Amino acid sequence: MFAALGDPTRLAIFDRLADGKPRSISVLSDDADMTRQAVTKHLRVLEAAGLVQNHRVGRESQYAFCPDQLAEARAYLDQVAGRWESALMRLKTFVEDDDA
Amino acid sequence: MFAALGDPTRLAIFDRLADGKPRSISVLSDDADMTRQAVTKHLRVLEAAGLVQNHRVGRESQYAFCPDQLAEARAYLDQVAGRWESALMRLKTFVEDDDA
DNA sequence: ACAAAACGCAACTTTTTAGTTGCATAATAA
DNA sequence: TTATTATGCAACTAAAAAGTTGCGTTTTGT
Repeated sequence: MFAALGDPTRLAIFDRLADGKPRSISVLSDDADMTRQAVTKHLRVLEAAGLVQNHRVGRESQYAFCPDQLAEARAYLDQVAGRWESALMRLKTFVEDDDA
Repeated sequence: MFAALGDPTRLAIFDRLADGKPRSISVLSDDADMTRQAVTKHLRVLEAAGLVQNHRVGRESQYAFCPDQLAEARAYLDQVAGRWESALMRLKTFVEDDDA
């Protein structure tokens, strides 16, 4: 998941889709300075990571933001931050005890 | 930054250091099923991303958790989630207006 | 003093990832 | 119907990342 967001192109796409509007591959390819096929690959990676969803409508395939994995990523980072905080607390307590 | 956490080995190291205790390269290498040099490289990547800090003590180089970039990552994901939420709101409002 | 522990540097190989090109197919618009 | 748009598949190239090996240096323990 972090790996999926690790690429600047993919992060840009992900960021762009965060407004909720689904976009087709060609639309997303227009701004990117690379081939449509390259963008397609990136979208597949994002999809595999569960960050975007795809459904075909007519001749075009629309990619849309998918919030589930985002929530999970946030939860994980919160958990790490939590562990770090309690580690700080323990250190503080230890120093104070040592002081007394 | 996401790229730095994108590698499973690095994520494991980062996660492990979240308890606040600094660890030397060799200690971190013991569990990893790869060379000390490989671990060293990963640590450099984490350090370059600002996720860990390094300082040499005696003959060993200790790597410690660094919370700054973690906070930034959380802030970014929060912001994205926020944009997504307001997009949902707008959609809801639109539908309701359409209903009326 | 000397052996061992902990590391750094550099060259190298291997594996993945990023990106391109060419061609074929399905859907749409005129 | 016919040209165009939007896409998919597959083979390919190029570049970056992951990992190893060999060797040298500094620090520590005995």
